[in-house]
Amino acid sequence: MVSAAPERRHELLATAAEVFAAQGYNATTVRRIADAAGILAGSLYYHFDSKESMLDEILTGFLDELWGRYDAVLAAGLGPRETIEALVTESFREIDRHRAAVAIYQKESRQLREQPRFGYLDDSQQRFERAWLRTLERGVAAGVFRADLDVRLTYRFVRDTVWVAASWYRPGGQHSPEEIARQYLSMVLEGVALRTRHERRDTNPVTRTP
Amino acid sequence: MVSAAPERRHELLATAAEVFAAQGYNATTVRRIADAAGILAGSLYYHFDSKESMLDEILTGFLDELWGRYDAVLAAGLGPRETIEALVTESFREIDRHRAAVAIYQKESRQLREQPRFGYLDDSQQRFERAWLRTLERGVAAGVFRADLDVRLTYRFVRDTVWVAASWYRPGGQHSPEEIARQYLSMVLEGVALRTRHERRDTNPVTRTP
DNA sequence: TAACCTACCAAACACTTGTTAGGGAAGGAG
DNA sequence: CTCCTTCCCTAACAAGTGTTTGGTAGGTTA
Repeated sequence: MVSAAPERRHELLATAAEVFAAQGYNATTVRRIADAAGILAGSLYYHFDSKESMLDEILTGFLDELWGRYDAVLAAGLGPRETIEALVTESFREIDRHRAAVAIYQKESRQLREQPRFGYLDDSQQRFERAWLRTLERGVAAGVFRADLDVRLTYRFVRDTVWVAASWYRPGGQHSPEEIARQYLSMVLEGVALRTRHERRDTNPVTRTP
Repeated sequence: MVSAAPERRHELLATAAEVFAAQGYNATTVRRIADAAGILAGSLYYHFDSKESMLDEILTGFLDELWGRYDAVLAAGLGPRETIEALVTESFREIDRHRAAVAIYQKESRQLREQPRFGYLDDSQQRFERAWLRTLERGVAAGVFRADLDVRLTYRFVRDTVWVAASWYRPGGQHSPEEIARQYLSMVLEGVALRTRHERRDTNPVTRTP
């Protein structure tokens, strides 16, 4: 294993992520990854010291980038509705960029979480939950979101609707990430039922808690 | 392997489903299943002829029951909105009853679909998609659902939001399946954004295509 | 030229995997 | 009692698993 020459590492990680996402982590053999990369299984161990560390590197790379964008949104001081819109849009952009990593995270994180090595998945999920819950509660208090819904249920609802998209989304499809985000947000916020009369909606909260 | 005495089979399938759901199918060893059942690995092969056939039986059992309920709903001649509501409610009831099987289906069906043995997963998914798409289009034509949304995107949206609930739902929690279905439907249909003024909504479509 | 580094191969290692074969204990049926 | 069925155990098998070790072709540096 070597630390320099990060380009080849990156290539191999990309193909590994692709195979992991398609077959599942446990069902993927290192020989299968090596095949996809055009080398032999043992050669992978020149670059990485275990199959698990490949997975680790894929997930941390994804989460680091995601949190970079999330933190920027959360620090921007937007209103609740705008924060949700920005978070969802960033999420779909992340699915567009790191589809394989997102699919792996979606599929394996629940089991990996129990291993100490992947404890950061738990931390990330809790930060994630706090950020969303706080935003939703802020929106309820400001009168932007409905108060008659279980906030935690709403959180899971919004979170899941966003991330499961990684299971069917294919980059280069007919809809851009931004367009998908727009339609998803429209469904989540306004609902799929038709309004009897089109209604004005102000983006500024009616009341504001300081 | 024996065909009679279906009670023990059923017990073993239930524990197998639980382990499959928790660890993933490929990551689950037959020894792990046997441990959970309190017997040894080889003894499982008195009841079943392979690990794969256990999975098969779990999934077909789940799908058969699900389609029994779905067909009843689809044959009831309900309006589009009521059909969606009934389908979603039945889905959450199914998650309540067969949580493990649903979780397995959710996690493994995409990979299993490619094997000929599990081709029925494809058929089921296509029936599923047709039923939902038809109902949504019927609703759009009747003026019950919004016409400005991509119907296929809406379908995936509704489908995913329902079934991913299997990944966090635990029977005996504080919300009943019906209550979760009610809140989910409220979010999907009306949206999480607050209406500026509460609006009357008639359950009967404004216009009706015969 | 000589020494060195990078990226790989070839071959094996210890271990786990799903599965099978043969046997045996318990209990009901005749 | 004997026979038979049910349900499980013991012990092993072959194939596949992640990983290691030693070697080597080709380029770069001195």
